[in-house]
Amino acid sequence: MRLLLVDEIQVGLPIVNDSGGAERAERCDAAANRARILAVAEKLFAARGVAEVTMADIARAAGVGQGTLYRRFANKSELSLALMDRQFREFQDSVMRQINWMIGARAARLGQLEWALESLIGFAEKHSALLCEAERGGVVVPNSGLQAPPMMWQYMTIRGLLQAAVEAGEVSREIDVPVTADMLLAPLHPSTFSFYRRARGYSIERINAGLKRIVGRLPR
Amino acid sequence: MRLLLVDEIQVGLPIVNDSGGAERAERCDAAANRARILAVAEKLFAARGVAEVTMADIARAAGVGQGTLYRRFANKSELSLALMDRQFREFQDSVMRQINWMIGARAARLGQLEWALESLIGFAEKHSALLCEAERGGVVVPNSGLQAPPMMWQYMTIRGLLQAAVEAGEVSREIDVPVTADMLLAPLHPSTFSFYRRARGYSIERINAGLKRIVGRLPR
DNA sequence: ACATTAAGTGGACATGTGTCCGCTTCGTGC
DNA sequence: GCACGAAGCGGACACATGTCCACTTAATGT
Repeated sequence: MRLLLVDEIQVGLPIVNDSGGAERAERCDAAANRARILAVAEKLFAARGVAEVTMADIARAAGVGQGTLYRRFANKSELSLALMDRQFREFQDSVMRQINWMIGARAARLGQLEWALESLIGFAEKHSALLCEAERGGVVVPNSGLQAPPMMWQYMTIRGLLQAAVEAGEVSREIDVPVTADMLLAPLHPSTFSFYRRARGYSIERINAGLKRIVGRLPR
Repeated sequence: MRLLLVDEIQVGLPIVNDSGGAERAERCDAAANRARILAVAEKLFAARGVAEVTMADIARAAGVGQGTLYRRFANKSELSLALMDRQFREFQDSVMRQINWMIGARAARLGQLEWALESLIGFAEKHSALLCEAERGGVVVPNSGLQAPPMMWQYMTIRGLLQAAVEAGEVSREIDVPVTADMLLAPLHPSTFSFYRRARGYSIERINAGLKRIVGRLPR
């Protein structure tokens, strides 16, 4: 997670968890195991679907004990998050770059917000299975997934853009920025989004248009 | 679930599951067990919190086998739903009555919609623990809770009011009514709402004001 | 090289959900 | 009253998550 300060907008998240430096490096056999686990998990998920693969399956297929598996990834949610990590970073980068470009082009703040939401929809669609698992959190601490870095980054980004729109005078100052940002993002929570797609049968386009309309109506 | 047709608005849900009449009535020992289970569950939930009570606990405390418990309620989600049943019906009634009254008083459709959302927020707050459990669905079929009657009723109600607002000319015909209704309701999904209250620390009033602002901006 | 030690390992175990199935009991028709 | 069949019963069982802990091993200092 990076902190990006462009113009007066603050988007993304400050670095915090990045080991104060006092921690010993991961042992190399451990690193090898981690890599093997991730590779095996990816294969199994692809072959049988995220929901149909158990932690025990993964441990067995990776040739490690369950204790080892759980030492690396506290639960399937964390493992899913780790599997998405690279792609999510690339996604983050591309969003940031695009926003920067739009700022340079003096695009309207609300236009940037709309574009960002559309991108998030794309990401939610592409990774819905893993994101659903990640959102769930562990069985012991359910629904902790909304606190995970990717979700928080999404929130900080949308909130930052909305705040910028307010400061640019495109949206009334009376608006409750944090709350509104959460509400714009609520339909994109993995399980909710998945419900729209599967149970309701909404197309990506309909979802995007619906959200866009709400955003488009925010200005006074 | 009732079907209520007032004016040209259709709110609520048609009766469908109500046993075509061919089914044999529940045996009275079974009915007694069901009642005992519900009473015991209510007591345990109140004493230790919904999340801290297991199905095995309930079976033991009710003096029945687990098989019996699961025969009555397929999972904790269903049990939670059953516990709310009475209160939810009363809530439904009061909402319907109020809407009827507002229609009589020729209140604006959007005003009715705002009022309904505020009521739903109140209900979500009061029963958040049970609703979260209900939303989750079983472990085997996760997130099936949004398909449960109470959630569906909420959706049909909000959608009906929004549709009425469109037909009354208060909101543009271009709007995608089903999608927008879902999006207005997304922040009230039990787990999302609970996240706002606990993790974000939003007050009821802020949530209500935020939603209200979005609804208030829908008109052309 | 070798001792030291924190990190790593793996499988047994504890707990929770949900299913299965042989036995029991209620309600009905005679 | 009685027999009979379906509904009900309950506990053993299958399977998943996540913890624990006695043993092993890789890295570091001398």
